[in-house]
Amino acid sequence: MKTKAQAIYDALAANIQNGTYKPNSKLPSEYDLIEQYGVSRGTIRQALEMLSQDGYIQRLKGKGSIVLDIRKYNFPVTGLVSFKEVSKMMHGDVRTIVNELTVVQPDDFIQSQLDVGPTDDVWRVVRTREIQGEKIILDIDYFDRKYVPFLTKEICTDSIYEYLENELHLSISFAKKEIVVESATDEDKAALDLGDFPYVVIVKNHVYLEDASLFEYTESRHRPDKFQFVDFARRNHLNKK
Amino acid sequence: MKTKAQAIYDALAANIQNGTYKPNSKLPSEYDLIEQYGVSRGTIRQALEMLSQDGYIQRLKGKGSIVLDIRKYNFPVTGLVSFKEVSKMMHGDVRTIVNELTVVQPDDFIQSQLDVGPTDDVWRVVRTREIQGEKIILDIDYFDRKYVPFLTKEICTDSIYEYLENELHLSISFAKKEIVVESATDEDKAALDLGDFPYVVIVKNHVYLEDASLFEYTESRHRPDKFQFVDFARRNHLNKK
DNA sequence: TAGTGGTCTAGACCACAAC
DNA sequence: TTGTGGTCTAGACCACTAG
Repeated sequence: MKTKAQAIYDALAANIQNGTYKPNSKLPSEYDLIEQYGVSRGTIRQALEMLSQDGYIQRLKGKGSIVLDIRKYNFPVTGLVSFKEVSKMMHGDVRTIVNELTVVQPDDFIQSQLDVGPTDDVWRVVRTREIQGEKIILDIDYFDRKYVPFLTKEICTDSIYEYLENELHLSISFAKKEIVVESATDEDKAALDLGDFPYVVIVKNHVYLEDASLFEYTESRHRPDKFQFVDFARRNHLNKK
Repeated sequence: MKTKAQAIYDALAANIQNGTYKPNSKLPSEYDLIEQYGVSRGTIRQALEMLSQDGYIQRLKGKGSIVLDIRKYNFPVTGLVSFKEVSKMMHGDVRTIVNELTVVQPDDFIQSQLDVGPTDDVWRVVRTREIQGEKIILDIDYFDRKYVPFLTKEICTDSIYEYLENELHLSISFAKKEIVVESATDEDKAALDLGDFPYVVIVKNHVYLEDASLFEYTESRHRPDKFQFVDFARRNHLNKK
């Protein structure tokens, strides 16, 4: 069951995306929205706060909420999005090839990244992402088997995240994300169409569940010329010192 | 004047950072905090929500708020942070060299990026960032002169953002951020100690003020081996479709 | 002055976790 | 059963914007 605030968020976001509310125009005032949706002010404000966080609107004291031009950043790879979710937004054919699907004993590096012991079982999943016929991305995932007991090649070809959320009902909550550039390994060179690029751009993720337990470490290794990361950032409590 | 919620956020964040509240332990419950700070539940919840957004805590229904291990991601370059703010967190000497400070008529590219006409004045600021004796980052900034009428070499050497916020009282609010890899230009090669790297990692930013007006376009061009971007991301309304 | 969003309060009911 | 966070309500006062 969706909350009232979430339903209002969805309705307003849809109206911004389909052009009912145009960029640089104003949203109805909070008191207008209260009448329109028949809820209290707190509920309206919760929905508006979510829209603000996601870059849909800017709220101005004394004036109102104005609609931002969301088309200007049309590929938000921000936050936690699976490759399937991203590829749906892209046109052009994308294909996933599963190179490896094994249960391994973690080496020292994986033990430290995934916070497991040497005798714990860990899934290692290696997948190549092919975009318009070129092998562009090499995804290497490690899952703590304590949380993901079972995996198949079919699941990995489709979408692991969809399986985890819809079948296992794991609730993915947050991640620590790091982007660096490193020399391509032999594995990169073998699996990707790197051409002359001696480097790969790596997005490293530590992914946590709702109860703050670490369940996945993943490296997404990209051919540099095709790499793009887009983000919407608000100046927040942290950088305000 | 700080709000009550912001003051409580600051106090709790400080206590998490100095170890009074340890990672994986629980914060006092909302009702405890109500008594402790003598405020209403809404105010406490606003502070806890900010802590959650910034990766300090994870809130669990029926249990409480547990403290996350913030040391695990000790260099959050997330959001909107100036080079001076970042370099303060780093040890090791950092130095800024101002290569260029001019008012220019924007070319087509800058006109489109900064949303100005061909006759509008635009500041062009080019700065090299030297870290431990090596020229690692080339920052190229364009400011709409409508918002920034006056700039000096001293301001650019110190911190433009500090000047904008403290002297001009401009309120920087949000940015659209993009990270890509491109071939190094002649300007990159001349200004940076690139060694054999034929590429640079570029962080492109469109920066907006509180009233949603675009006032700055900036490119931060990094030597690949020294580039690092760290982020804390929550799975949010957007990626939940 | 009227309208807007920002902050804060007090109270209610719910779902979930732990005992 | 008790305590926790999640949602929602109704009302108040404030600061800022605009006419």
